Amino acid sequence: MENLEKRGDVGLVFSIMIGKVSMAITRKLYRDFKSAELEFTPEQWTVLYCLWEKDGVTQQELCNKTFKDKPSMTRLIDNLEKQNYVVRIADAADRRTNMIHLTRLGKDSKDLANEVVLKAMNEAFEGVSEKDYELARRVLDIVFENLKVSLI
Amino acid sequence: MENLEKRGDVGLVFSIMIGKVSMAITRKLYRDFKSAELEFTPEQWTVLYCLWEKDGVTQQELCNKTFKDKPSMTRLIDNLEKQNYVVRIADAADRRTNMIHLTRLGKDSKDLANEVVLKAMNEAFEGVSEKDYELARRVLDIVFENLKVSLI
DNA sequence: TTTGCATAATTGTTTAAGCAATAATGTTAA
DNA sequence: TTAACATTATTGCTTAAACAATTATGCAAA
Repeated sequence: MENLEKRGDVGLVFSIMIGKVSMAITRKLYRDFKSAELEFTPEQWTVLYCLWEKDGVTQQELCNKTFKDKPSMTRLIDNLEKQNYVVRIADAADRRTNMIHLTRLGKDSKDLANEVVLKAMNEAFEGVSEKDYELARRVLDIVFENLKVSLI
Repeated sequence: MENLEKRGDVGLVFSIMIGKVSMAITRKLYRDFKSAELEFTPEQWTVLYCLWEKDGVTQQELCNKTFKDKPSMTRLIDNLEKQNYVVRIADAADRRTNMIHLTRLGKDSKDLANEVVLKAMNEAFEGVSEKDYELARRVLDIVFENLKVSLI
């Protein structure tokens, strides 16, 4: 993107837009989870989503996958534990680490959550062609790669 | 986007990605403002950005433009006022409303802020063609339009 | 005019993110 | 072995968003 200057504040608008889109998706998911009587937030869902792929991991591993920092993860897991979706199990081998495990409730919520999110995404991308969808994804991938260093 | 189901959890990944990209941009701007000795956050900047276009507006008008709710705006303006970028001036005609005005400092920060944001956007979109950039924008526009109702 | 409804802004409470600092444990090299 | 450093997780503090409830003011219809 060599000539961004020429287009003046288009970039500004774009950055606002990404924030707005992200906010709108989060808010929709928040409400849709609630409607479906899933008692977790979209942020907590990103953690559960990782655990559904691979259960019994350290908090650090969840940080790496979700790009959240350690204090954020501590508090997300505090809440997920309070609401009985996960448990912290102290690791015998390395006593600094907790292994995070899904509870029965955590495991059983997977299918309904996927259903809710897929439905939400269908609504969000209504009117977007498959081709455009993939291209937008690739653009965001590049942007994230460019900015990833800022997250460390 | 008719056949999202067929692609399984691609939609999930996309929604996570938008959140990550948005977070990364916010964090980069946060740091870049700090480096440039601009004492406001990216969220506060979105408010200033509106005021640089049109000064002396109600909080409600700023809410509409930024898609933030009233309590959020109240607190953003609390902080902007503390840091001397804006002032609330009671409206004589309608005593329910405050007119928000830029201070000297608020006005003088515009050029530097624009410079910082443009530079950040250039770095973010490094390697993205103009065509792809525009298309990604359009896709996010559609998504936002689809979800806008959720914000009300 | 007064009653009822609408609008602008605020405050309280919860969840969440970022950064800084700390505690506890593990690892490595003198 | 011990001293220095690294890693895992936690707590404290600030900014921010969402939602609910409240206050103050304006407006419109009986």
